[in-house]
Amino acid sequence: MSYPFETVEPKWQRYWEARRTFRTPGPGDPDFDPNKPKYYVLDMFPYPSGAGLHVGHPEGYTATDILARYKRMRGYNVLHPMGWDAFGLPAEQHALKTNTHPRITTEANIATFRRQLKALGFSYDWDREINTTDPAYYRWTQWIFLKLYERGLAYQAEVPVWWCEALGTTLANEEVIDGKSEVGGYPVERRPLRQWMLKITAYAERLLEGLDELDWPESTKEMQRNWIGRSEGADVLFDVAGFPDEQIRVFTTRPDTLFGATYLVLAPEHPLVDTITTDEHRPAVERYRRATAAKSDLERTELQKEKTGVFTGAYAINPVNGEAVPIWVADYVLASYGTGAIMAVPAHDERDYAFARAFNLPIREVVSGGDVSKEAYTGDGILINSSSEDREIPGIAERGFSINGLSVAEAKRKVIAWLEAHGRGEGKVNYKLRDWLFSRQRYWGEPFPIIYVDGQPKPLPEDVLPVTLPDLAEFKPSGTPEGPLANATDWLHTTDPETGKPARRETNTMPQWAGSCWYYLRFIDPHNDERLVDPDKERYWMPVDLYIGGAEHAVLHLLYARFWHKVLYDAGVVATPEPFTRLVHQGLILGEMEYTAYYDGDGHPVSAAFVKEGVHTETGEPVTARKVAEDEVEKRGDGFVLKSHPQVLVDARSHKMSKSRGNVVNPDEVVARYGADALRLYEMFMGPLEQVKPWSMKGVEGVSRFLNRVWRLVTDDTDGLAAAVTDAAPSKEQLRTLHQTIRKVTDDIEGLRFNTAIAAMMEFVNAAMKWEALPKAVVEPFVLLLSPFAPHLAEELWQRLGHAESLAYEPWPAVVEAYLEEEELALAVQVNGKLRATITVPADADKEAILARAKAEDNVRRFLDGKTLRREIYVPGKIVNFVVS
RNA sequence: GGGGGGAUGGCGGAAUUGGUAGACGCAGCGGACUUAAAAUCCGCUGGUUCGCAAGAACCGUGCGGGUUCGAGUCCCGCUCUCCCCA
Repeated sequence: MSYPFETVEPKWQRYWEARRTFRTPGPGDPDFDPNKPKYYVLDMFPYPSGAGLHVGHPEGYTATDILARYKRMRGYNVLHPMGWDAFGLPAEQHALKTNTHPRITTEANIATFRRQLKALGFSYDWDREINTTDPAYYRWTQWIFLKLYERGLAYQAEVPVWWCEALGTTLANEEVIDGKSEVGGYPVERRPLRQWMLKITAYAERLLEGLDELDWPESTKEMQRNWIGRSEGADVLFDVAGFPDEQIRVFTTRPDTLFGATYLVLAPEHPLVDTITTDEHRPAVERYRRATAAKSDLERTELQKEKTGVFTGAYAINPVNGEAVPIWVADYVLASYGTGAIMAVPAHDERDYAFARAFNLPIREVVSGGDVSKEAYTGDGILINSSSEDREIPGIAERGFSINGLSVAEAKRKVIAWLEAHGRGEGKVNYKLRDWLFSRQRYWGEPFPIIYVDGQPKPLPEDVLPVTLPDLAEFKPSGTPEGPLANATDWLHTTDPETGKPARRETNTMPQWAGSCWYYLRFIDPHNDERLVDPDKERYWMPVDLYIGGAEHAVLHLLYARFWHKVLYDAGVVATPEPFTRLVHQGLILGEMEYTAYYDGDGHPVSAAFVKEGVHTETGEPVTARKVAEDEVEKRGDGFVLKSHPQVLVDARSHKMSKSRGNVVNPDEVVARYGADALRLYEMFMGPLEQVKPWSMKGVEGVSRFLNRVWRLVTDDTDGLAAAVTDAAPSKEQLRTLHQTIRKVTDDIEGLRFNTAIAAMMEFVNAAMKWEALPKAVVEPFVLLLSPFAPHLAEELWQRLGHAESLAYEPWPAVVEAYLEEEELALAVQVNGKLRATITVPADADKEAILARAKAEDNVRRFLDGKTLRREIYVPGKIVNFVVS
């Protein structure tokens, strides 16, 4: 008889729900116990897509659920909530196609997700469920925006967006593919639009420093550091020949190379371009600027192999030597980075070098050590060709200066000092991090708490929040760069609550990231309509002790959330400077392993070694891929080959799950076939939590067999217990096995090594199956160990073992060291580091006895006889090694 | 190009500080039960060689070196691969 999950699992889900087993009292609740330690374990809440839950979701969710259940049993107050990040583009795109209100789509999707999550038996406190699209929630998102605005951290700027004339709407980056709209393939262009920006750059330094204390994956911290992109250098001011009122400010990380600057480059959007371009060059510059407008930043900088640019006809004056250098316009310089202008030092910068070569501009070596006739030299060295001490620099200094002979670091310091002394620049720290573009021309997002009175933006007072979304009859674009909210005439035109003047509402909405920036705070106090979060509750529960979610959020979500948290910290709303103490990313789950063979046009098999991107690497002919069954291939050397054509390699790998590939595993089907406990257990048994790993339905069967064995171990065919389960006293061996398991499972849960914890429980069951009697004193602790992993099965067994209450708050089994002691010890015996025998000795045997026993072993003596014994090594409890010659 | 992972049987993986490589599971093979199948239970299962057998030897953690009594683990140099950034 096997574990009847189809009746047991719903039974316990109903039980937990009816008894509110996982309701978590907090400060202020009558049944709250402030003497218990707290543990806040958080999942990245999902976007409820129409596709329903993916097997990737329960991976992290099971891990956190195991921790939550374990910590409860260890006597912690555990906060373990779930909610919905429900604003976003897909629901709006669906609305455009079907004219269904996004709220309806969203509610239906949430209902599916909630049903699916509940069917997996997660111990969430569902009383704390939140939804970012609920006005009672986004009221506080708007409130935080007002705090940002008050603190000067929200401002408006002209920023280019993708505008599609044919669709009459702006598009998000992901809606633009190869310079065309994803929908319809219409042309798009970059067009400046007035938008809200958040000044995250003001927090760049603190966001960088804060990383050091966090228990996060080093790779994620490094990504955030790179994203912030701190660089030290200098701002340098160049005069423009013939324009005494104009100066060009450039940022450089290499002020030491200033004498090697042979031209300047302005971004095409730079405001000075119009002013300084000569009439002769104006038509070419205008043409160039129009061409640039169609390109994304990525195309301008990364994808572009050929450097492009045009000369303006104007010259700048290098402040350190008075030289006139030509000013060019080129799109490899971005208006948004630094000052939108650079000094080009082709001898010591790769991109400048490529540009100078393409346009035949001079290359002047100023740092020795490389060969600048071949390539740019970016390494350290001694400064050369860098002196103006023999002459006057008109308008700047009577005498120039020299940095010849200095190292790069010394030269940097001296140049910065000179620039500062002569008012031509200063040392500066620059960040790659840009301010956060915080508005979208969309309907399904948080409205801004902003109105325009006499054309000027004005924040609404807190007491009129939330500004709710109007109901629209249809979700068509407005036909202008404004979003669909511009169509909601009744909503759009309002009055200023302070002055009674007519006002117009902001038609932008906030981006999807907004709601997820602070949701972990709302879980602490989800129904508070006076405050975002009660300070006592916040101080008790924060920070989040463990946060598990995908690595795809390593930068944006986690950086934005940290930014808001620091702002709220400064505003006195929260008491901790960082929100997430410990962060773990679950690894991607790939589809089942697939074998793919390739065939040419004539149907002959082609070895995978000759196939790249669907094309034969030698003939250039396209090949067709065909899936082959596992029994048609075999391992040969490093790869797999077709059994029928052993010289033909096939691709053997798992692919990311995708609809188009048809390898998506639906958790509902797994639950229907094997039960929720089996799904949970399998997802944890696959391998280390953080690792990428392929799905295997056979593996699910394996863990399901294990659960069935546990079931048969404890129960009989009726609704009672197996005959072997008794009240008898356990044997020494049984206690040792149990306590070894307790120790292993406890340590492994603490270290998030769920795969090896499960292996240990499997070993326990393998041993227990052989025992004639199974004392309750042994089986009950085991059921408790299993309960965080397979809670439904464990609750059912616990009940059958005679307990009236849920095991959710039973104390976690404790290891008794005395039970772990072995009477005998197995030792490996090596001769010259090679294993020759294993011996069994009494646990209390001394070194001499052990060495004598080891030498007595036949197979050891064979290797010692006739040799000189040089050394005897004994590592207690582990190994004996005789070194002979 | 830069940064960060990773590479262990047919497959997923284990080996917590340098100490018996391959735990646990899958797949495979053999057996028991069964009219039969499924389920279940028992046994074997890295490779090669020797041996009737018990057993033994050699090789083996991507490749090449090194340190050490002893290296999957530490050091140096490579190859391949995944992720992120550019």
